[in-house]
Amino acid sequence: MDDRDARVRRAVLFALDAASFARALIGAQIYVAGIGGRIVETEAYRGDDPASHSFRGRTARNSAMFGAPGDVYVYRIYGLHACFNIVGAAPGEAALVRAIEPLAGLDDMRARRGVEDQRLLCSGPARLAQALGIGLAMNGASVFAAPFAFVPAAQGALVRAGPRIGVTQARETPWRFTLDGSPFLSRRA
DNA sequence: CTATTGATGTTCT
DNA sequence: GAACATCAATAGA
Repeated sequence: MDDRDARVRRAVLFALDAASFARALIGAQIYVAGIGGRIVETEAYRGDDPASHSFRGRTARNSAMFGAPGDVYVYRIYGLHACFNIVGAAPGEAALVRAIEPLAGLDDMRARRGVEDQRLLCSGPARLAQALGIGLAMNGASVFAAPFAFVPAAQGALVRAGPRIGVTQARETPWRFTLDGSPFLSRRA
C-alpha cells in the first residue's frame, strides 16, 4: 500500500458511522513509540447509545470523545485501569480498542505487563493500554501524531459481530467486533 | 474449564 | 452512595 492508498483508506475510515468505523478498525495497526500491533477487537459507542460515556453529553471526563476524528480518548475504569478509544467521524462517537495482536516491541510489552505469554500481553482494553504505555496523560492526543502511528487496514478482514462486553445498558446491541479466529481476543466470539 | 471475589478511586446521581 | 466499557488470583468441578 502506497501513501496515497493509505490517505484514501484513512479518509474513508474516519467518515464512517460509529459501528462501521469500529468494524473497519479490525486489521488496522496501532503503535505507540513503535510498540504495538494489529487491532483484532473493538467496540462502537456513540452519543445516542445508553452504554456510551457520551450519552449524557459532554463532561470533563468524556470531552475527548467530542474532539476531532482520530483523537485519543483515554479513561480510567474501576479506579485502576486505563482504556483506549479512537474518536470517529462525529462528535461523541468512538471505538474502544479491546485487543491487539502484538507485532512489535514484545519485550517492552512483557516488561510493562509483567507476564510472558504473548496472548496475555494485549488481550483486553486495560492490558493493551498497559502494554503500549497508554495512560491518562495521552487523553486528547491524536493517533495521527507522534508518539502514535496508525496504519489503516489494507483490505476487509473477516469480522464477527456480537454484544459488547461489560455493559449494562443496550446489552443486545451487537457492536463488538472481532477478527474471526484470532487467538488474541479478550474473550472468544 | 467456569465462577467468584478483591483491588481501587473517579464520576455521576 | 452507587456504578463502573477490568484484571488477576483463587476455589471448585
